[in-house]
Amino acid sequence: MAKLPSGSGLIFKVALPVPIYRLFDYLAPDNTSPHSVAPGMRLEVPFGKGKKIAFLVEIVRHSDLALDKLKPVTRMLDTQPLLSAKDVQLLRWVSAYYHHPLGGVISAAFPTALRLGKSALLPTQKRYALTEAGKTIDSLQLKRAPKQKALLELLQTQPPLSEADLSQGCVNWRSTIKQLLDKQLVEIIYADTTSTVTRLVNDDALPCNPQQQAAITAVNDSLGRFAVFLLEGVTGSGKTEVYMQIICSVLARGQQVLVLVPEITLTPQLEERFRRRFAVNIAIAHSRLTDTQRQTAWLNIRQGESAILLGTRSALFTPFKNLGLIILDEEHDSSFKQQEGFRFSARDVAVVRAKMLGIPVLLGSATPSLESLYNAANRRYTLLQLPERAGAAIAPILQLLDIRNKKIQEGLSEQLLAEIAKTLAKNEQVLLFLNRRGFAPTLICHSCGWVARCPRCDANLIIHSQKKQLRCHHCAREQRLLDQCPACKSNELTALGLGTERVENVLNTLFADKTVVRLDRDSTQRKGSLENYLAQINQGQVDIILGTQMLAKGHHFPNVTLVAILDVDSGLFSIDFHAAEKLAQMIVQVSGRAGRGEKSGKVVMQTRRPDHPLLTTLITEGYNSFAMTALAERKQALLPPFSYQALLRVHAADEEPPQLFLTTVLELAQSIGNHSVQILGPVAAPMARRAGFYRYQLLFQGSKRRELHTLLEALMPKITALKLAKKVRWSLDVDPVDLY
DNA sequence: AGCACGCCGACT
DNA sequence: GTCGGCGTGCTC
Repeated sequence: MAKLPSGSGLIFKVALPVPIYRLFDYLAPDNTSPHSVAPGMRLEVPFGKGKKIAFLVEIVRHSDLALDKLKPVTRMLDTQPLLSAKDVQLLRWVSAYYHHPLGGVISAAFPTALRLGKSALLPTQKRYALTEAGKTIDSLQLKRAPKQKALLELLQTQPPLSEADLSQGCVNWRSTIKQLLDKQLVEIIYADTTSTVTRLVNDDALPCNPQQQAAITAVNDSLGRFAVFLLEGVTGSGKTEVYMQIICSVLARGQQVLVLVPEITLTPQLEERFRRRFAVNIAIAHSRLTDTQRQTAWLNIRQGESAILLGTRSALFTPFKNLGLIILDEEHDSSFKQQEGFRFSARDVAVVRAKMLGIPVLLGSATPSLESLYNAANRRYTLLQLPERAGAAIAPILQLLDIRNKKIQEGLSEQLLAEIAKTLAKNEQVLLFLNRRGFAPTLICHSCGWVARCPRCDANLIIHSQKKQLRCHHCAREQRLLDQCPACKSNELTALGLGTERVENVLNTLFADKTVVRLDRDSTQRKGSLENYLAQINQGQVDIILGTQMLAKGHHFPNVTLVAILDVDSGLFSIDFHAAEKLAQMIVQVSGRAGRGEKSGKVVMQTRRPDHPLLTTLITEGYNSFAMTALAERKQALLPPFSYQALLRVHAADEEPPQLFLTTVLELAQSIGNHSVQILGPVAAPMARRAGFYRYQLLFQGSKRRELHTLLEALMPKITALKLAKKVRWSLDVDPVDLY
């Protein structure tokens, strides 16, 4: 008879950061009381050969495995759970919905150091305070030591300051404070986690128009219960002011706010406005911070030290002490969908999180996604509209420029050149948008027709003339620019098509006395260079701004009065059904850059399809009419949001295994048999070869979300068990936003 | 994901 | 005769 295991008799079900879809059972440490442990704690367990950091998910009394098969937990790492029960519930829901292993999902919620098992204590709250002598001394006694005098005066007007506070306000404060310490005018105090008293500064709240006020009231009235609001407001309609006044109400209730933005580059301007407005700690979370910075933000939010968390997609899972509102700005932006690994939608999960917590979510956009507009039409979301531009700003005029049979110089028609000249003559700025970087997208031999192709992708190499390179935009391929055709040895190689570099060159020639700035991934690679350019633009040192997609997002150029989209047609023809929506959003977003000040703006779109219904509807009737038309088309074709999709992608170095894998999966799915779910494929991915891999996909589509997920739930374990599954790289993308 | 076990080719 | 290739299977 085997000896009964000693200890508490409790079993821990834990999630491990491995790609395995199940939990593992361990024996709880001896003398574990059920009241001293809780899901959300980290612990160390023996796993295989080594040890791993695991996350406690469930505490139970029985295991399906024999007790002597279970290993004991090595040690507990936390005395308090780092995640609340609600957090764990959310992560479990996310794991099930996206069919991603729970350990991986939980890992994504933790900063690196905590994931690896480091201590979860904030660095000691060391603060500098005045001694009694320091409080009573006349600072003039230090007039021969001006730095000490200044610092002393600072402390006389402020509560005790932390090192972070001092670093913000002064340079080289360490030696100065040391002298004050020596004089016993200042002492160090170790404060407990002193919850900062929320001192709200709302004096500079801007006056609101009735629509803004209605939006603020609607959200304020629903604080403390679940509701989703879609705030639709064009650029300049004062969305941020609405956000800030609602945030103010949430803070006044003693609750925290999570603000998500799609891009890192959008955090500084919002952070700046928040800091000017709210005297609370604001935490920032995005991928360009150091691990330490991210961990500090994470812990500050968890402990309630910070009241606002401003971050990108990955900040969504941060545990809050008392979350009262989630704001997700630019909700239509596809960066809210993670595109690799754990493919979750921050927008959709934000709604689920809010529902679990019983709090409102505010989704904001000038160009809401079709899904959200559909939800608003269904009354699942409350639509709040801000139809006017706040203040004196005037909406721009949109205009199609038919360039069929027109003389074109490097992508610029004569009419457009005239518009540019006219605008520059008024000392106003011009913004040109071309969503293709590099010099030209094709290098072709005029003599024999040879085209420079990427050897590892189904794509052409792009000419980058400044670096004298040919580059593939889909893999890391880079080679020297050729001057002789490798096929026929002629010197007739020609650049075909248009990229930002090429347009920059022609602008520099045609407007030689003007300053042109090109903003694309290549010109802004150096850290801080984008900020530099933006500053130059806003100081009026730049006349013409030329750039790619990155111009469409958030940046304000008050003196720009002419915006031109050089090639709007390239977005009109795509196999992905999301393309029309994305193009319309892009057009409206780029338009939003024009005429923000008191000057009216003009948006010119060069097209060879001036009758295209997408363009005409958008221009004559506006984004919402376009959206209703597009939704009607989706309904007709039973595409999302009128159906639900999941895309199984697979790639491998050889061509056959992916096909064989998907054929097998198809058979498995058919054997499960659920006729309400259509399965389309297997088919080659739109770019069948990329970075040397052959790519194939299988699309699942169902009219009922529940049916689709029932099938996927049954299917996933069978896929995982396939031997073939280990020979290929595969992933499931639930609610895919791009089908590439 | 790691890591070991296991069964077939070129080396001291 | 052995070292080591990566296919296969397992981890509470």
